[in-house]
Amino acid sequence: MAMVEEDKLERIQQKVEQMGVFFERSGFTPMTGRVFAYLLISDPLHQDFFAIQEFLKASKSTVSNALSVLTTEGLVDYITFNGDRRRYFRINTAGWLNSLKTKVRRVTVLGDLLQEVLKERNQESCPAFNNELKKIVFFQNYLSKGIEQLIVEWESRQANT
Amino acid sequence: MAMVEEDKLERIQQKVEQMGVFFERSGFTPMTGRVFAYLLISDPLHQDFFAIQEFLKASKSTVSNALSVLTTEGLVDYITFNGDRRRYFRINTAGWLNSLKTKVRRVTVLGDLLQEVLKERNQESCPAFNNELKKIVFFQNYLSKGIEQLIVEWESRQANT
DNA sequence: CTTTTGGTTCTGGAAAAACCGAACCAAATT
DNA sequence: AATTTGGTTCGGTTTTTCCAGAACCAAAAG
Repeated sequence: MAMVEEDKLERIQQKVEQMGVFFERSGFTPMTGRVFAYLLISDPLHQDFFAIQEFLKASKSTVSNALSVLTTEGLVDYITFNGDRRRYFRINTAGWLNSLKTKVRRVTVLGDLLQEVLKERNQESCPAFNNELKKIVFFQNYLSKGIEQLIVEWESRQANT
Repeated sequence: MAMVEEDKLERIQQKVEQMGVFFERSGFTPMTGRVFAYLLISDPLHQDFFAIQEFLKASKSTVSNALSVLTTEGLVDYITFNGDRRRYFRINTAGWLNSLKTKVRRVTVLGDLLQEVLKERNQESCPAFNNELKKIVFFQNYLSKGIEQLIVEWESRQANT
């Protein structure tokens, strides 16, 4: 019955908005976030340019740009079909996983910066704070090593299944 | 010799800028990022309002706002001295650690959203992708549980030293 | 070789974010 | 009680971000 289908569309739209703001908060533009969210929930999951544009009611240029950043980040790729010129864009789960990993590894960057700060700071002038700082650096290192280890374990577990 | 001191100032300024963009990229405004960076490297590490303003060459309002977001986020607090009306702002290492933890825990939010997506998706129509999605949800959960565990261990290790 | 299709790139404008200066305020000082 | 000090809050300006529309382009179709 049509009623149910409309409900579903509405639910999906809401979810796309909701997930959209999540991705927005992690660094994408609103539209890029929504495109990613839509590809995540759309059925089938490969959607052509026009379908995306239609669903999000956005301009061609905006959709094009969104797709281009998503593909260059490796989060999205596309497939094609024989005798059909269109590209069908879809989530690239492997690439997404990769980007998650590198994002998590960003923890180490801060650690490196703080190391440099410690090198710069006058060691004698304020030992108490320097120790606090060292503690944080240590925590950073501890975390990043631990996370790295988690990832390694997960990958090896994936490998033999 | 003055030469050396000037070099040092310049190095510190550079470092503040550099760390500033790091903090900016993790959600703060440029100035807020720089204030945090400056408090991290300044010596002594408690600095009054005017010193911060002077170093960053920013307006009072901007510095005030930056300090207010940093303090409400718990990253910065201030101390006072007898017979001195000024507040001396400084990094709150404990609070910073806390905010790092909650940030790391944000990983789970995405997991929850994806769970909902999975619930919404037609299970029959594309099992292969749904499995990929499940894999990512699983990875998320795996990571967040693992990180949580790392933090717990770290805390217990801190407790008995 | 002209037209259509499936996009991409290049403006320009609207909206939002970041910052500044001035007005303001409470507590301390004169 | 008037002034100074140490900030905070308010309004406006600049800068940046985001998006739309049009021009553009290459490949395919007619």
